[in-house]
Amino acid sequence: MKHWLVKSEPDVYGWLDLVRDGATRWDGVRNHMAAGHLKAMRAGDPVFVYHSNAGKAVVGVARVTREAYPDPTDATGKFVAVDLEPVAPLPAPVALATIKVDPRLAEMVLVKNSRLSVQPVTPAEWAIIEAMASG
DNA sequence: GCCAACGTTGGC
DNA sequence: GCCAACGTTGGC
Repeated sequence: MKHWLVKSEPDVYGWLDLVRDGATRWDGVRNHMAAGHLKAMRAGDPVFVYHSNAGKAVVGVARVTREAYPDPTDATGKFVAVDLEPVAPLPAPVALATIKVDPRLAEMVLVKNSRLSVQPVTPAEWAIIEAMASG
């Protein structure tokens, strides 16, 4: 089982929207590296939901419910989408600023390649962030 | 609002 | 196939 992180702008589609909807199609990804990560997702994989721009924090955990399939919003047929459902909000959001100052998280993709919208998260990184969220 | 980083596009 | 120009993302 692999761990992941997806980014979204809370003003556009945030954690609360996912909770309200109960499930969503994660589409619109138009970056090949990010698309590669979407294709590597397996049903049941846990996914951190990160709020970019307004927010800048990891706010919740979701789960992959449907593996990669052609993104209906992509006319070229090159890109894929997955389906996600919310699992639980983090007990407390973990801010990007908090992540950046922790030397154990210096290698996180979120820190090193902040523009990548779908990222792998190592088991160690996942555990550290969950611990931070629990205080 | 600015701008650095990055990916993509298009001329050659 | 290279690379300059451009657009977009996202932190600050």
